[in-house]
Amino acid sequence: MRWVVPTVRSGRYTPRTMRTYAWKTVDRWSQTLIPTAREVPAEAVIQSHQLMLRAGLIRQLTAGIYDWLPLGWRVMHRVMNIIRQEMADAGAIEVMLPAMIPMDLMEKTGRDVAYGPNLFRLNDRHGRPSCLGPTHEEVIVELVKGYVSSYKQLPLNLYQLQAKFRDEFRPRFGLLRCREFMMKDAYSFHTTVEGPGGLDETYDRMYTAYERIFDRAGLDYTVVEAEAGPIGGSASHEFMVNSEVGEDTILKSDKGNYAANMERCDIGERSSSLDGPPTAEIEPVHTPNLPGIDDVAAFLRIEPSDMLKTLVCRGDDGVWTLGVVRGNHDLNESKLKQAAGVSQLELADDAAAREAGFAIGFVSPRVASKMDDVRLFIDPDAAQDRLWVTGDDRADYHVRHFNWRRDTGDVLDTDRVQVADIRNAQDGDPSPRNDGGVLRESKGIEVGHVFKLGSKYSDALGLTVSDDHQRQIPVVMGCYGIGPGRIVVSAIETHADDDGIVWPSEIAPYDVLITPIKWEGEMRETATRLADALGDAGLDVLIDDRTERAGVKFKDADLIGIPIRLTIGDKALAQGCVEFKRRAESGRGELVKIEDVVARCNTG
RNA sequence: CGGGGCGUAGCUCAGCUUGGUAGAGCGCUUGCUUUGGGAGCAAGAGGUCGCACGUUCAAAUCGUGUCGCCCCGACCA
Repeated sequence: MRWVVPTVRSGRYTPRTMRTYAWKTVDRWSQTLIPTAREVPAEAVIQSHQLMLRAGLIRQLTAGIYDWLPLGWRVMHRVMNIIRQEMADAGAIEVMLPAMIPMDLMEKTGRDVAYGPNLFRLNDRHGRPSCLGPTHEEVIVELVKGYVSSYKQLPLNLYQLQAKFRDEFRPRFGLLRCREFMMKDAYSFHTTVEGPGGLDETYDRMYTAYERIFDRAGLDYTVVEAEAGPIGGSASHEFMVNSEVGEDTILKSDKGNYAANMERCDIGERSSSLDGPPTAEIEPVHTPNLPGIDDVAAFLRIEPSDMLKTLVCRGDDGVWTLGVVRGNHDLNESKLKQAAGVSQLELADDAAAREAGFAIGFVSPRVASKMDDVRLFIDPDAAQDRLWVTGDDRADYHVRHFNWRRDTGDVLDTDRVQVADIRNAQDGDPSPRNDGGVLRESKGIEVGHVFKLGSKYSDALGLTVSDDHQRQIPVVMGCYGIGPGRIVVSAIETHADDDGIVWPSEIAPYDVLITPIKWEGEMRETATRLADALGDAGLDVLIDDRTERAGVKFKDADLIGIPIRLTIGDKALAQGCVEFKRRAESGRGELVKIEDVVARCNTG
C-alpha cells in the first residue's frame, strides 16, 4: 500500500467502551486528592498547562519534571489503555525495558555523541557510566539479538510504554517539552521491506492504528510527511495536532492533498533563469557593522527579498558546497545535502571557511567562478533575471546590481552549478503536487511519529538472522513513537472553554460526576445507590461528597470537565428524578427518572 | 549557550526606590448565620522574606556571590 494523501482529520465522538481499570470505580471526592485552584499559577503560560495545574492533574516538582496526581493519572491510564488496545490490534506485543542503559551500548551506535548533553548521564558506585534512556533502540536490538536468529521468527513488533528521559536544555510549556515523560515506543523487525511480513506492511498497520488512537482521544490532527531517513520515499510520517501552541511548523496545500513538516516540505515548480542582460553596473557599497541580512537591507533601504544569501557548507566528500537563497528565505541543509548527493553535509565552520578564502558574512555567488573546488546550488527564487544585492567577497562590503550571467560567467554552464529546491518552504509557496495548490503554514504538536529505520541499528549492533539458505541477512527495522502526555495536553488545548476542561469521553478521568447538593439524607442515599449502579454498568464514577456549597461544586465540576454531571437535589428528587447535564453542552440540563439514569449515561 | 524577568504564607501578589519588630486577597482551622453557580460575620493558625557572605547599632530592603524557576532566541525530537 502507498501513502497517499495525508489527510486532515477531526475527532469524532466515540462512546466509551472500557473502564479505566479492570475493576469497578466509584470514588469519593473527599477520599481522593483533587486540589483545584481558583487562581492561575504564575509559571503556566499556555491554556492546557494552566488548566492541568488548576484542575489538579499534575504538579511540578522541578523544571520539566512533574507529579501525576490522581485525576491526571486516570487520564493517562485511559490514554495508555487506548494505545495498548490498538497496539494489540496491530499485532504489537508489550515489553518493559530498563530506564538505565549502560553507556557502552549507546557508544556502539554513536548515539552517546548524537544525543550529547540531552542524555542524562550517571555513574554507578564502580564508576561505570550509564544513562537514562531517551529511547530504546539499542536495548531492544540487544534483546532481539539474544533470542532471534532465524528469519522464521520474524516479523516481530515489540513495544514499551514507560518513562523516558531527555535532559532538555530548556523544558517548557508544562508537559509539552519536559525532561521525564511517558512514551510509547514500538520497534519492528523484518527481513524485507516489501511483501508479506515486510517493513512496509507493519508500517501501514501502525499508521492505521495511530489514526485510531488519535481519533479515539478526540484530537484534531494532521498527518504530515517527515524527514525521509535512510530508506527514502514516504518513510516517515508525523501526527501533528493542529494547535497554535505547537512547536512544529507544518505546511499544508490549500488543495488538501499534501502536508509536510517544514524541514521536509518540497516546493512546487518555479520558473527560473540566469540569463537576463544586466541593466546597471555592478557597484560596491560599504556596509560595516551590519551583522544580518535585515540590517543590510534596512541600511540600503531595500527588502531582504532583494538580496542573495550565500551559505557555505561542506559535504563529507570535503567539497565546499554553496547554497544561494533569497534574503528572506532559509537554507534547508538536508535538501542541499540531497542536491549535492553527499551523505553528510553541514554549515562550514567559520574559521575553516575563512581560511579557505570565503569572506564569511559577505560571500557572493561569484566565488564559484573564482574557485575551482566549489559547487554552487541556487534556489529557483534566487535564480532570477534581475539585479540583486549580495556580498562583495570582502569584509564590510556588499554589491548592488549583481547580474547572474555577467557577474558569474561561464561557470553557470558547468556541472558545478545547479538550480535546485534547497530552501525551507514557507507560507504562499506552490504545492509540490504542482496542481495550483498553495502551501499554508500552521503550527502542530507532534504526538506521534512512524519511521522506517532500515538497518542502521541492527547493523551497528550486529543483529542478523539466517535465511533459508543459511546466509546471514540484515534485519530491517521500523520504529513508532507516541507521547501520551502530549495527547493529554493536546486534548485539553482543543477541548476547553472559559470554565475549564471538556474531556473527550474516551479519555475523561471519570465518565460520570455525581453532585449531591447536600451530602445527607435522601440525596446522599440516591447518590450512593446511583453511583453503585453506574459502576456496575461499567462506568467510572466520582461522587462529590464534600460539604461545600453547591456553587463551589459546580465550578469545580466545570473545571475538571467530566463528561456527564448528575445533580441530585430536593426538587428533582421529589419527582423521582435527578438532573442530567453534559459538560460539553450549555444550558440547564434535563430531568431524568432515577430508574432511567444508567441507560441514559450509557447511551450518551 | 545569548538576552530578559522573578524568588516574601499552600496559591496570586504588595512591601524594597528612601534599612527600623513582615502585609493583603484566596485557601486552611473554629464558631454563628447562610445554602442550586466560587456566601457573610467573628476569632485563629501559618513565613529561617531561596541560600551564603558582606556593609550597618539594625537588612525582605543595600553590595557581592550562589542556587532555583519562568519567558524570548539558538538548539533538538
